[in-house]
Amino acid sequence: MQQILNKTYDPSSFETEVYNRSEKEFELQNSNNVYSIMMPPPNITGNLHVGHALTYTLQDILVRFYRQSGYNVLWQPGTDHAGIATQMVVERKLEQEGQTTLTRDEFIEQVWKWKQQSGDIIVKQQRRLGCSACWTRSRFTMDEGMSKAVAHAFVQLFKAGLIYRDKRLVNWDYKFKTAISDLEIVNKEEKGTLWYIKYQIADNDEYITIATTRPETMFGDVAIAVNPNDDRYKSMHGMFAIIPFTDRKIPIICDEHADMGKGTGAVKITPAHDYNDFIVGKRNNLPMINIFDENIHLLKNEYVPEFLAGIFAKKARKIIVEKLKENNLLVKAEEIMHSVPYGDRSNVVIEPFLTDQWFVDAPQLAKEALSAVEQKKTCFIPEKWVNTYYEWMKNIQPWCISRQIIWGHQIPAWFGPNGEIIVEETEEKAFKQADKLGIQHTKLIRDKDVLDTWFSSGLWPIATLGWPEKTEELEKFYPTTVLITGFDIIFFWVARMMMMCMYFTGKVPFADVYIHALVRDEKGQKMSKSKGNVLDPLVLMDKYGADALRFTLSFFSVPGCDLKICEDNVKISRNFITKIWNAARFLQYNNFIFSKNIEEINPKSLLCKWLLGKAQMLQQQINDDVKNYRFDYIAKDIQVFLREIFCDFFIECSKIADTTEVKQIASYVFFEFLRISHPVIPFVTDYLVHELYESDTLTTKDSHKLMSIKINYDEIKIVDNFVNTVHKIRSNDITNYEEELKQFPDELQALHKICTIR
RNA sequence: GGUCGCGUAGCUCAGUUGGUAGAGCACCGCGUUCACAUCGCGGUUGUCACAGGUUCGAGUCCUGUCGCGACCACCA
Repeated sequence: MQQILNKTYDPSSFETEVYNRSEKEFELQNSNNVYSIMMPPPNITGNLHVGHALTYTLQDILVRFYRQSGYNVLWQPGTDHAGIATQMVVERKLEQEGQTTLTRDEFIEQVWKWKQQSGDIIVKQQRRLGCSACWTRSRFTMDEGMSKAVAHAFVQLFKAGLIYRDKRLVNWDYKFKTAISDLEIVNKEEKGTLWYIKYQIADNDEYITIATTRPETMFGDVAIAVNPNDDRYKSMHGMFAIIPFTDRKIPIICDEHADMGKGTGAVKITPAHDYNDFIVGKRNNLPMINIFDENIHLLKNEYVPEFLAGIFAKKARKIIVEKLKENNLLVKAEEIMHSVPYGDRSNVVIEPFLTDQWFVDAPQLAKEALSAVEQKKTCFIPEKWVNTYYEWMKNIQPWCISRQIIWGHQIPAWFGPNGEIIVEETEEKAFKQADKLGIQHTKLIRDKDVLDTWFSSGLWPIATLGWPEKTEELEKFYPTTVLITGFDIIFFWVARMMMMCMYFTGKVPFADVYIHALVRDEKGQKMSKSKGNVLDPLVLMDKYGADALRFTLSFFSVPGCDLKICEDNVKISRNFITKIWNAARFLQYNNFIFSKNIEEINPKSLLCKWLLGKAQMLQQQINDDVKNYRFDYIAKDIQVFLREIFCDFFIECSKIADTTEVKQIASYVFFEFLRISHPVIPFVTDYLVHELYESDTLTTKDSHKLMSIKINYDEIKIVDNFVNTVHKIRSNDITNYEEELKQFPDELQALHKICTIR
């Protein structure tokens, strides 16, 4: 027996129950039509923020739609170990507990322990949002399978010469004492000082003045460069200058790098501490002199004056400037605005630092990844993002993948006593290889470094399907149908997946890449804790229901535009869902016959034919919207149908034309409406269907008849005209409206009261 | 410096081969005889940034200008 629905729509009273009831339906189905999405694995340190809510909602809409349409849907969930981010969190926690002297292995054990305790918080939050992923297949980027895949990939790339070890300048994060990639840097525009410093010319009383923002690097100088066409310095070519506070002489050389318009036109060359100087140094066969240690303290060596040895660079700068002033070597100090690189996690200034690191030959791997997009094997939606992708891929630099941290995939490389490098998937294989090469394997030392988090993320689409084994799943679900993600990780993740997956499989990892925008506040500002404009999806769901949040995010997902959302928007969506709720209550109160299966759908009345026709058109629209990734239209079409067609017109008419046919068709169409809306608002639709139609869930395939009903569009048009006329009569306050209605068939004329309903 | 995007009602934005300017919110008026005040009915609101051009016709296509934003690079 049906329960009468509560007077008010209260999502918190049923959302959990609905989710639990349908969860078993999220697993793989038997069907030859395959649809697959790799869920971007959130960091285990994460909490669901509104950006997550957006990306998961859009993905869930797609997978629910295709699951309903009978596809075998794989939505692959999982979590990311998030190297530095996680290590930071755990370090802080251990520090608070006073545990600071752990060994490497003990620390790793602590991270795993922490992961077990708090790593699935975000997964619970994903469920709260209604994510219908294949949870039983959930993976972690450090689980056994992923670790094997990562080691395998590393070894393969190494053997192909696409991973190599090199001494290069890298971005050095002195807080974490690790190299980081170019992408992990954020540049901040800041006030700075450009110091003009005099270097004395050797064997001469003259001086040459250079300008620098980083005087503390001067002890690593190996030359001063001037432009060959610069008349000011022609007389100095081939002479030597002396670095202040030292007696080291450096040559004055000619190089195009020196820009006559900048500074004094003479520039100090410090190859070990500046990217441009590194290139100039190589070009001119200059030595590289490192003067920093890993903490960016000045080294104690023959290059650094004794009074600065062991001092932190930033502090050394002040001392040097003072000392220059005292010695009358500072010509001037100019205030300038310049951008300074910071570590995105550590928030400390990043220094170019000369170290041995592992690199991926990204320029080589990028070739295939680039041409695949050019050939439209992978399409970006909106299309404008292909330019961003091209731009980056064409200018891609070697990717530094080694990190001097603890938490991550340890690099499968072993060093021999004489600098030999052995790269194998396991220690066992490495030892065997050592024996073969005549190296005493007991003397092998494994590289302590771990891989950049994104190295494993880049393998996510294939590794989760069992690669490097040739599994059935890989055959079936790869390449995946679409990747949904934000533009902020096109480079971090999308590009890396393209490169690595294509290299290992020869196939693109996804046919489409849908790029959504950022969620901002109603003024278009980025949400941040300090501004206090952060929307917490968990709070919103508690207040208005998960459906309301999902509907809002879908509604505002205009392609290529940022979403400007405030709490009121969610409230408005909740109000719309209330409208659905109340429509259901109306049907209930008026003893409508709840059946989703009508034996024969062949109504006689224009009104019913019209409603069926409109429902069919809704289905068609939604099909198109989903195909075109127009999530905004999906929400709008659902809203317009329910409000304007079903409630405002049809239900109002049904109060006048209260026939059995009307009741049958109304309840049938309402069911179809719930089915069609389900991907966006799964909770309320499942609940209503369960309560009213005694059907468990809308999650799985439903062989609906809607699209096979024959519709006479001339008849639809007649009723459309009638609807328009009614609106006209209402707004113009026409009293003798019967005259206006005479053009319509008797059935519609009989509904004349609709013109005066207020 | 390079790339891309945006400027339409007070606000947030739709406007898909060029053909009479739309929605929601806000605002104003009316309405609580039972689906719905978490609401209904109705109304007001625009030199479509500016200037040219193509066209019978431009919010839509082209060129330029101004304003805003994002990303990348450089940063002696």
